[in-house]
Order: sequence, then structure tokens, then C-alpha cells
Amino acid sequence: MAAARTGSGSRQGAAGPAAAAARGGVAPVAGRRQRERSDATVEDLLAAARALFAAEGYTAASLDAVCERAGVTKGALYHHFAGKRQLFGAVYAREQQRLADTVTAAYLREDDPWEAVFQGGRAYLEASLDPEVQRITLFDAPGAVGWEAMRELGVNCRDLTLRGIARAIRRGAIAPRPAEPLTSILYGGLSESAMAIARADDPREALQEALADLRVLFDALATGA
Amino acid sequence: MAAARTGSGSRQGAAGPAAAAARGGVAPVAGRRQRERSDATVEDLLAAARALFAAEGYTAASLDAVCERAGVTKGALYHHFAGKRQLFGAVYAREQQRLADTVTAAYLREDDPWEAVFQGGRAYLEASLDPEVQRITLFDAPGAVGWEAMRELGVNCRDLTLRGIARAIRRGAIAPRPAEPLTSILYGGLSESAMAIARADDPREALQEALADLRVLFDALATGA
DNA sequence: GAACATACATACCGAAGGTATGTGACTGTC
DNA sequence: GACAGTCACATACCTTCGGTATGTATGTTC
Repeated sequence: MAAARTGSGSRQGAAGPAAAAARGGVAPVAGRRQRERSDATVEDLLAAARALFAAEGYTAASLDAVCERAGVTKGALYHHFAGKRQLFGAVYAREQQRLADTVTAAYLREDDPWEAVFQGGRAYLEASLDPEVQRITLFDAPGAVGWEAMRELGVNCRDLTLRGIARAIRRGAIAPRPAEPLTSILYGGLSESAMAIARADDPREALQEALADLRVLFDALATGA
Repeated sequence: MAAARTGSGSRQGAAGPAAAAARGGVAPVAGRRQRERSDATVEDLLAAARALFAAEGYTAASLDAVCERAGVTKGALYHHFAGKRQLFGAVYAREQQRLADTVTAAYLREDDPWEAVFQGGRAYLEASLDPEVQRITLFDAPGAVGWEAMRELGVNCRDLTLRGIARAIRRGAIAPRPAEPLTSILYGGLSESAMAIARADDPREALQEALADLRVLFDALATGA
């Protein structure tokens, strides 16, 4: 327990630019364990990257700007991430995780397996109306990380959809069929719907119309029983 | 008809790098009218850009490489296009035009308005299986030119879908509803399906399954009459 | 406490998008 | 049919940005 105070709150000798100290943590920094420091830096970088990627888009957002906002230098960035694509990939994975949590919560609230898929879809649609979410998950992700990586970077809503549909089929809530095609149609349809709704003259009304149409579609596919 | 020969086939004084002479045209160049020269240069640039954008993606493809392939310098490129985005936008617009022609042809072959939409969708799906088409229209376009520009850059398949659905509604082939929501679901569903099919273990089988599922969906929405 | 590993900062490089400017070919005009 | 003006480029250059190599203070291990 010797002398723990190290004076300046900056992480190292030179001048730590800014912003990092504004995080929730208490004042001192040098006494923490490496893992905590590392995690905090990654957190700062991801937060800064998310903000800039969302605001300016993947190509327009520069790593220098990300580092400045995170209060770190490029040395730190490249210590934790292999490059710009990987940084974006990490941001994307987080975003999908957040979306998936929301969708899963809505899904689990329903007992009927087909209705549960509907509610999950509804939750995904509503969550995807946020322009920042759209920019990251719908616009830039395909071009930046590719289609395969989008599905392999941890949890993703497409797999959620697939599993929901598969369960609805197993339970007999919809007619037997391979689950993949309907997954593509539903997931792609919801994604495109989100983009259209967000840009509609009256997004509120557009959302209601979309949900009504989606309801018709779900009813049409449900087995009468 | 004075002396028309100008010696070298190169367009101007200095050394025209390459490739441009390989186009279909005959040998001399200087005698043509400006408009023809200009059109030919634009054509070369678009062809080179399409090839590189399709092969390497929007960000990875460099304008220097495009110019080299087109046998032109950046001066020519920036004389005809405002920048990289606009060049890509022009390539994208052409691609959409090509797709739209194919889709329209399939659409017009059917009399029943709802079946015509199905055949148009089928044509769009099959045409979108080409990796080069996918890379340009599905992966890079949203991030590079944005959603609004994708719909304002000339003909596009989404509007075709919208009009087909609107006609099917007017003719009573499907139940009355606002056409926009179903358009988003169908167009987005087909786009996502194309990406999934192209990456499936057995694309042939995946395509058949997708079309079968699409058929079920179309039948479910059709009015019995 | 000495050797080692971690977590950065600093400085630099090359590539690529974009721009400013020059020049020869073309075109309308008198 | 010269001549002025415009068009269609080429050349050279600037700036930004992604990426890398290296130095160094901090933390960890034995």
C-alpha cells in the first residue's frame, strides 16, 4: 500500500490530450492494473469511433479524428486494433449485440413462436430507425467488413431471425420449409423498410403502415391451426 | 476534305499511355468531333471504373488505377466527373439501368400483374447473383452514394418494384394497401436473398428454394379471384 | 530487483483523393 | 480562312490519411 499518488491524472509522461478523463471513473489512473487501463482505452476508442463512424460514415471518418476524440494516439489504436476495418468491425459487432439484446427481449416476451418472430422483427425495425444505427449497420457495414464478416462477428440479428423462423417451423406455427430463404426475405425486408421509413415524409405513419403490412404477411404465412 | 492525317494515333501531343486505342473504333482520332471524343473518354472511364470497383470494391479501387486502365490521366477524369463518389455514382446508375432493362423485359412478358411482379423479382434476383453486380449495387452503393442518391440516380429497380406493386393493387390482383411498405419488404428481401444465395454452399439449390418460398409468399398475398 | 511484457506515444512513409495550371485540338465567327 | 474563345484533356503538385517502425514509461513476474 505504499505511496499510490502519482500526481497528474494523465496516463503517461507527456500530455494526454483530453476527453478520456471525462469517463465515469475516479481520478487516478496510474495505479490501476493493466487490464483495466487497456479495457478503458478500448472503450474510449470504440465510443469515439462509433460516434464518428455514425456521424460521418466509414470512409469520411479519419482515424486521427477518432484518436483525438478518444484522447489517445494512433499507437494506442493500432495496439488494440489491426486497422480501420477491424476497428469498424468491433463497433459493428457491438451495435449488433445491442440490437440483438433488444430483439431477443421482445422475442422472449411472446409465447406463440410465430408471433414472437413478429415482435422480434418489430423491435429490430424500430431500433433500426435511428440514423446512427442505420449508418453503421445498414450502410457502411457491407462495404467495409463484407457480408461474411457481418455474420461471423459475434451475435447478429440475421441469425436471430433464422433461429426464430426455424423454431416457428418446428412448432408448426408456419408451414414446413427450409428456413434460410424466408430468413433472407424477412431480414432484408425489415432492413430496407427501416431505411425507407426513416426517410419517409411522415416516419410515424410509415412505420405504422409497415407494421400493418408485415402483420398481413405474417398472418398469410401462419398455419390456420 | 483537306489533309486529315495527323500521324500518331495518340490523342494529343504527349504519350497516350495505352489501352484506349484497343476500343472498337478505327485508327485516327484527331479528326472526330469533340463530342465523340468526349463520349469515348467517358465510356473508357466508366468501363475501367466498373471493372475495378467490381473487382476491388469502392475504397480499394484507386482513381490512379482507373485512369491507367482507361488510358487517360486524372485531368480527364476530373474534367468529366466531380470526384470519386460521382464516378461511382455514374457506374452505379448504369448498372441499375442494365438491371432495370432485364427486370422490365421479364415483367412485360407476363399479363397477370401480380405474376408479372413475381417474374420481375425473379429476374432481379437472378441478375443480382453476379458477384460484380452485387459488389457495386448491394455492398458499396449504400455507403458510397447514400440511400437517397441511389433512388435519384436515374432508373432503379426499387421504383420498378413500387410501380409493379401499385399496378397489381389497382388491378385488384392483391388486396388494397399502401404500396411502399410491401415494396420495401420485397425489394429488400430480394436483395438480401441474392447475397445469401451467392454465398450458399449450393447456390443453384438455394436459388430454387428462394424462388419456391417467394412463390408461396406471392400466392399468400394474391386475392383469390 | 532484475528481466520481461504490456500499453502506449512519437515520428515517419507511401498512397491516394483532389486541385491548379498549362497546352494543344477543336469550333463558331467575321 | 485567320482568329478568338472554348473544350478536352495532360502535368505537376498539395494534403490527407491509413499504416508502420521505433522509443519509452508502466506494470508484471520470478
